[in-house]
Amino acid sequence: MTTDITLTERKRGTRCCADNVDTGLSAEEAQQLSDDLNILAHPIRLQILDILVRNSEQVCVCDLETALPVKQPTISHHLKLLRAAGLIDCERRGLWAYYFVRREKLAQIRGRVFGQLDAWS
Amino acid sequence: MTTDITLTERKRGTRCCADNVDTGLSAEEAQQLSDDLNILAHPIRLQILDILVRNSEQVCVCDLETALPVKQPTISHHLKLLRAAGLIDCERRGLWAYYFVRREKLAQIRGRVFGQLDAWS
DNA sequence: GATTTATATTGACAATTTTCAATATGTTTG
DNA sequence: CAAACATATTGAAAATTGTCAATATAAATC
Repeated sequence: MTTDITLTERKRGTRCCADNVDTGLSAEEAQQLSDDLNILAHPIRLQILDILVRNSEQVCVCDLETALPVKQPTISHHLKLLRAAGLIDCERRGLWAYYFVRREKLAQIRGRVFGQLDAWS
Repeated sequence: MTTDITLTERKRGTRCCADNVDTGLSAEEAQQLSDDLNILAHPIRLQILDILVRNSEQVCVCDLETALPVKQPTISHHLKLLRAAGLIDCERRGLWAYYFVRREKLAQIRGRVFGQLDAWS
């Protein structure tokens, strides 16, 4: 004879399987990863990074202004965010500011992002 | 004798090296990648995905409610965003809604993110 | 030193995102 | 069918983000 199986397979009002859930990612890890993803998660910032990677040491703000569909203060703004995140830095030469990617920082972020996405595969 | 090199190495007022910049990532590609990153770029959504991956087919909303530091409507909201992005789906069993990750979609996003980050390495 | 130029900053506004109380919906049980 | 319950939706408020005109700053040239 068969055991009686209810449709729901679960008692009501029991807060379900509380403490039964396997939680791996801590709030701190989630925050760190979210920060990593957020600094990348904007089309203009992605294009800036891409241009910098492809033109090492040779890119000034007015080059970006030519290549991107936003005004100069907006570019400056995103450059500032990327710089605050440690992803890029710049060197002033004369009137111009030449920006470049800090590859070790990019690699670090890449490592954390890959680490999580790989763990999920 | 040496050629006269100015400090700036660049003519003023020429819009610098316009059209001289190697741009690889199109606006559309940047937007797509930005969407991919954005759906992941929130600590609660990352924790939800992590819990779902670790507890396939077994996670209902009240489990998430127990595991996460936000209220039920907030969880429902993030679940809706993840679902709209195609990253998760759910099945109703009785009173409960059991959520699960759509692995092929996660793999697709992972592929695009890895593709770009690898291209930059 | 006055002018021109490249970039940064400020300040304002608009858009988007995040959160949650309140409430609605739909299901199960008594 | 009424009560209890899990989840979804709505609507409002707060916080954050993105954009740009205007302006400031600093360097180079005349």
